Amino acid sequence: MIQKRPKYKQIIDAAVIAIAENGYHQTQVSKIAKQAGVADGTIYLYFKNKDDILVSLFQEKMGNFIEKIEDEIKTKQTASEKLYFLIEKHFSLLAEDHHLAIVTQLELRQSNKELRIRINQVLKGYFNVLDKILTSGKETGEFREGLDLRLARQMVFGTIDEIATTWVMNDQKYNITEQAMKVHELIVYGFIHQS
Amino acid sequence: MIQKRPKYKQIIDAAVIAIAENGYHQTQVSKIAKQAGVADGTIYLYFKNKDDILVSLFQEKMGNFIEKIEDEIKTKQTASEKLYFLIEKHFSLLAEDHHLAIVTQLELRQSNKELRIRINQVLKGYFNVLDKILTSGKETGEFREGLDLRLARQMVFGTIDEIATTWVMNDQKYNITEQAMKVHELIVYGFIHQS
Amino acid sequence: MIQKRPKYKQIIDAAVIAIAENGYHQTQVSKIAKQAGVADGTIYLYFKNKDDILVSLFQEKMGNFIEKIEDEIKTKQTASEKLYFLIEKHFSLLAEDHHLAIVTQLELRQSNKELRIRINQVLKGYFNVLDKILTSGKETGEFREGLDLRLARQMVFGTIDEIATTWVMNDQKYNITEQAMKVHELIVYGFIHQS
Amino acid sequence: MIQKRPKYKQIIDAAVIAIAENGYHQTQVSKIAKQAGVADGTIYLYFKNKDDILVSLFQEKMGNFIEKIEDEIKTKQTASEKLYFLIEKHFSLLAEDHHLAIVTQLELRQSNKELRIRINQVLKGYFNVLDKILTSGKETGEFREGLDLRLARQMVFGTIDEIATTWVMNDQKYNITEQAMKVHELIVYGFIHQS
DNA sequence: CATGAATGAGCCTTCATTCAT
DNA sequence: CATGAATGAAGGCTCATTCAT
Repeated sequence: MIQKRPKYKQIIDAAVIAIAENGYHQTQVSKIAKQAGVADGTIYLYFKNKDDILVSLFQEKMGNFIEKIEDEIKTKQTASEKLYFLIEKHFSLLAEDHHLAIVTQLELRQSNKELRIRINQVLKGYFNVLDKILTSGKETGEFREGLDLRLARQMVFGTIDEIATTWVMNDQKYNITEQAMKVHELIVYGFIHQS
Repeated sequence: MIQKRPKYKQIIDAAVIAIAENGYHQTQVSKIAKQAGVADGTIYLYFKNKDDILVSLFQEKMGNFIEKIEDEIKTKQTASEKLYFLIEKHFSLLAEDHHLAIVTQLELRQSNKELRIRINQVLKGYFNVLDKILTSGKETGEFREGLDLRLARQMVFGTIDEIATTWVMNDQKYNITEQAMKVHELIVYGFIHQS
Repeated sequence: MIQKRPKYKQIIDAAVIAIAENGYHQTQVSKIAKQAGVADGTIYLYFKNKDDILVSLFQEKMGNFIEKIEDEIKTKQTASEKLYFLIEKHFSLLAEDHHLAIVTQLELRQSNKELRIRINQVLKGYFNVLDKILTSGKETGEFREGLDLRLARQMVFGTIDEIATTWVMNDQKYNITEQAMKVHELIVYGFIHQS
Repeated sequence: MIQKRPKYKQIIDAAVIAIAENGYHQTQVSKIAKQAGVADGTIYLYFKNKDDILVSLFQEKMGNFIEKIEDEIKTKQTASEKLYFLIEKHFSLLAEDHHLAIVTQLELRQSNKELRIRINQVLKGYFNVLDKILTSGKETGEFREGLDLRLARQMVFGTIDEIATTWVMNDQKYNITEQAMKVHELIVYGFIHQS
């Protein structure tokens, strides 16, 4: 099959590398173009502006991830298993793409309010998956009835995100995927339960 | 008593307001100067550069907060109480200063790697407080023995931070301080325990 | 034939005029751009920075002059004739370009050490021509054997330069080219010889 | 005797050092003040502005030199002797004050037109001395009758100046005072005469 | 006379974006 | 579709100078 919009992906991938290696504000559009092997102007045939590259990149990578997760998660039985699976896959995604991890955890944050709104649009898909897991957990009785959906969702995402960011800031020195089990345990059982 | 470094605090406070209202990158140094009622050049008598204002602001505000917390927390008996106190005070801090909340949760993130390292220096104080609480909880048996200090700390901070950020992005429409109890419960008991 | 690097020369010529009329420090880059009929940013496609314009200008104008002189001087027989030719042409160069004279004799001096080193690189070509003339004069016996090459070269250049500078500072009121004969005589015969 | 205007000289001397070591444009007024051990504002009690320091410095140092020369030169008999004495003393002045040499030969040139006019005022004294020597030489028959006073004066000054500048730019590596004899010879006898 | 904190005018340079080819 | 030369807006920072003490 012929690649759809080959230059689009080419530019996205170039942007991930360039931004990860130089930082968003230090990455000129011309640098991305060079890395992608296209002319500066070509970028603007595929993206509205520089910010759009950053968002599109996130949409592409994180969107794909969410879709995949949503599919695969159906094979898991319990809400707890689903949650573990999500955590593990999220960490794996970052661990497998060194550059993406930097862009996602550090560079993406350097965006203005407008950008962050579009980024949150993408995250909505992630939050939906989480909500489904939590709701199903409540329905089956795995999770307690009174569990506040919004707070729980924010706890899960906030925890995963913070752990990932710290890991990236420590130059990804340790194996983050290995921690999925303990993180899952911490979220589900809190500080008290003896596991 | 004569105010210590009145211009310094004057500029910090002006910066909080200006940056909260316009965004960091949209806030020219001259705008901060105007808001502070000083000349542009005066800024540079107290701060190395524009970025330094942002970090100093955080050092000043968050540093003070951490010191105060550290003191007050000693009056609390159990680790659980201490943790609740921290969460409640953190939310209160943001709820009480509309502008600071925006700067802390949104604008501060738009900083490059170097800045973030200095910000993390400040957060170390926060993390130390958290570690002390967690350790004391483990010692008294309130928290389980196997609790991973680092992960637990990251969970607490990640959760608080994410909840605060979402609240700010929703224009601080609801009362965040009220949620302290439920957040505390969620962290300590996880998804399962019936409280 | 298509002009080679038309914008480059365009900017150089604009810079000569603008700097001559306003002085180097009073000539903003935007002023040069306007004079050249290009955008400010275009300057930086051809020059590293403002200082680079000044040096490049000198390289271009003086470099061309030296090359031309080197060629034409070969047609002259004696060292004395060659020397006269050089002096006369040097004065002519300045007399024919009012603006260039100002820039060369006055504005170019307002440069820092780094710049002056690059300027001296260009002058090396000039000094080489001088050295060749002096050496040939010594070989043919026109000039005395004991003549110190370095000092003689510095005397010739220093004399020409000082006379040119004074002429420029006096608003180029008199005809400098006419003086070539007497200057040549002074240099070759000194204060004593009756010519 | 109580020093007259001790701070004035203090600042002048500080300026010579600071400017020699950092370059004129890199020497902030505050740097001169610090070097002089006075407050920034004090500078302006003695000098109109920054440029005025540079000119005053030159007036002080070169003015003194010219006065001294004018006196001492009277003891010399012939015009040639007088000229030699001048050259030798000029070189000595620079050789004896490393910093002054840099300021005089390099930094002083980085001045705008207005400054240079005031500098030339000081040099008029120098030129007068030269003119007297040359005129007397012509009267006694030492120098040829047709000698153009203005050109001869410019040749002497241009030669000395160029030799001094080159010496400074070469980091004053060799002994310049030693060259006085050969320079004198070159000026008086030109390229031809066998000395 | 002396201080030094405060002033504020001024400009080089970058770089996202455009558009003629 | 693709190019890349040209554009031009925009602002952080310096530092000579002032003046209240």
